Amino acid sequence: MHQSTITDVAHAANVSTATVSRALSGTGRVSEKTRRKVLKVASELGYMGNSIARALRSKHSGIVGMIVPSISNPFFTALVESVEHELQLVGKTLFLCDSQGDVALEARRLRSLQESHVDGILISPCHGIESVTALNNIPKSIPVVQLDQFVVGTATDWVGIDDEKAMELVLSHAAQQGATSAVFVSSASTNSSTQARLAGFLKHSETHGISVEPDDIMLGRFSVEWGEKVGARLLAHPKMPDVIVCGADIIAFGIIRAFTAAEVSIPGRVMLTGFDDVAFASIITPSLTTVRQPTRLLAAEAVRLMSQPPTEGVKAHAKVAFAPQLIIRESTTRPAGGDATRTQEFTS
Amino acid sequence: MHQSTITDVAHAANVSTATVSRALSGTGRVSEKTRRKVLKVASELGYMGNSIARALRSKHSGIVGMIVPSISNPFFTALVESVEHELQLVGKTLFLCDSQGDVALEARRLRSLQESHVDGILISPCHGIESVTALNNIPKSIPVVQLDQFVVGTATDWVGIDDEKAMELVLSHAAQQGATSAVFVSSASTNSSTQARLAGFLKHSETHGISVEPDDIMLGRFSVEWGEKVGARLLAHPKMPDVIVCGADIIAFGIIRAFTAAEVSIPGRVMLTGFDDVAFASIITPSLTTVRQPTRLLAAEAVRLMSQPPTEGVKAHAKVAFAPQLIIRESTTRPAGGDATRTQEFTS
DNA sequence: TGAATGTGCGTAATCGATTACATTTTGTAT
DNA sequence: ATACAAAATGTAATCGATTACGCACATTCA
Repeated sequence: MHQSTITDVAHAANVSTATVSRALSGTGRVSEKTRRKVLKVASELGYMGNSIARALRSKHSGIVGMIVPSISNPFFTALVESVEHELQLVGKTLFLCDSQGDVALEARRLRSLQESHVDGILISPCHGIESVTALNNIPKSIPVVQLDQFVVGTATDWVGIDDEKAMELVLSHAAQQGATSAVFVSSASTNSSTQARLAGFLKHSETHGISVEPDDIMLGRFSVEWGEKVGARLLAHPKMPDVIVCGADIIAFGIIRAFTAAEVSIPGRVMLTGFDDVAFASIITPSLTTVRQPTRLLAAEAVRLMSQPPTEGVKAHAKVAFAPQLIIRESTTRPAGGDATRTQEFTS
Repeated sequence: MHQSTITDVAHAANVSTATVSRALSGTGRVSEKTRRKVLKVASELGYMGNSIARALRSKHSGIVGMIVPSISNPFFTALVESVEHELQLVGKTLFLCDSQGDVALEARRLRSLQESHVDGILISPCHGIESVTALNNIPKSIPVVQLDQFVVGTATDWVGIDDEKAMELVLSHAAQQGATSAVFVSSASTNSSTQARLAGFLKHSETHGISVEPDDIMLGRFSVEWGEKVGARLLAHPKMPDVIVCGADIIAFGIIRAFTAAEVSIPGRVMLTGFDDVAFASIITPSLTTVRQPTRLLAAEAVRLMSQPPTEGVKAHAKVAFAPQLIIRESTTRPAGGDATRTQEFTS
């Protein structure tokens, strides 16, 4: 009682396998009568294609691989959902891989995607430098788009946001709220997002006359735990900055947790900003001022780039940066009384 | 400059493809000398297997499909991570699918997994009743394990937690904290988890002398939005219960958001409990008393069951329920002064 | 020395589809 | 009715691996 194959259908319908294939896939010429017969027989036999065999012969699997550093970071979850939605529109399937922020695992995932002959790869590389080897090992025959993160020294398309502009929005808002000193908390600077955001932070804090000490750049990991650790460190420190600028919402969550436990008020004692605008940013107390990434747009563009026919010879690789959006919430606004959930939005 | 195949390697090494296959896979007999030569040539050519061809011939892909209702529900994200970890230990790869809580999409995913000839399927069915057809359509040749959710009328293994016991823990704790009235908020009762939790809620609220009105069962969806809606409804209601028992943390988050906006104190005015113990439950203010699901254990057991050799003939299907654990936090404990982050744990 | 046993390796079938090419059937124009 | 084009279908090669089978050769033991 095995799964029936195209041969079984061909026998039962008294035609050749070629005709069955044509009838089922809609390619090639088949008479209406035969088509109906084949369809009927196929459904009677409960025929269900074998995508492995199809992929082997036809050279494309209809599957797109996506590698992200951490599926439990809600920013990536949202990105994945957007990508999945876009892929559905073009009839492709998503194969999601978590590299757990580990370059070696990332390389293994990449290799396995190549062995699976996926039709394309979307990747948020986990390391701005060490990921370069794995990325450059991918044959040019398979389209690759880097998403969010970017690795220098690679020749692929990239889609992300304008991190410097984002920091300009954050710091100009902070300055407006009266900040004159700031600290920056993010992942290790081996991460391209952190690099760009840090550069923007330094540039625009200067522009707005906000002081930053060398010790005020605290780089660790994109995790709640790192935020909590930094929070504890800041609490132990004699002088508190006016604003804590984070490279990711989940880091800011850790800081909120530490400060709430110590009953230090945000934004009363210090203002706080995040990055990504994940769902919880609006739920947490205080609700978090943050930079929203347009995941829908990022995903749509990445899928579009990936679906483009590979150009011959040398290719100019697209670098598409979308405009970020500042979402102002409680963590940077003194409670002026009234509705605590009101949100102002500000587009660059 | 195409990817080199096993034939290329065979030519270059002056042996047959059979020998190359044996040398690379380590199966069959090959002399040490030949093996070394093949390995050398293969690496020189940058040979990289074709898992599609391998899967077609050998009948197993090394891939396990997993279908969850929503990848953005952090409970499922955690479950997925645990499963991925377990699969890695047995050398299998995870193919993750999101059914978006949609039975039709779930059925499509299931079908596509079958066409891909995955080695096994792990599924949290999105609908306690309507998912039955899709599940029963899976040929018995492919091992299926239901995780967390369960569909009546299906013949597969199941791994989850003891929901009734969980509700006993919640209500006994609530009673201890002085609750005499309660409401229950969860997804539609077409969901098996909700059904079991509701049954446990009704049974144990009675046991502990906690009153429940018919209107006090509020079933909608597993989402923050639903929680927020219920929160608004409760706020508009004349009389507030002593405790709000939620079937999922994310619902409780919505309620917290609504109550925080209205400046109604939790647990001052009303106590609140969640379910799942997602990461954010300990970060939110007030931190959330909830039931922890042992995702590691669930995942390990599910993978174990799925890897078992299919038994001949009629099979007794395993139903494994793990013990839940009550995590007591601020949302059910009056601030007795002192450390707000202290967490008591209580195992059944 | 000859039989028995084991090792190393090659030949070719096979998995289930797609598809180039050949062949038959049908339709149309003369 | 004949010829020729177009449409429908069949034959068989093919994708890239795995693997059953068999042959040649080496080793061992009586």
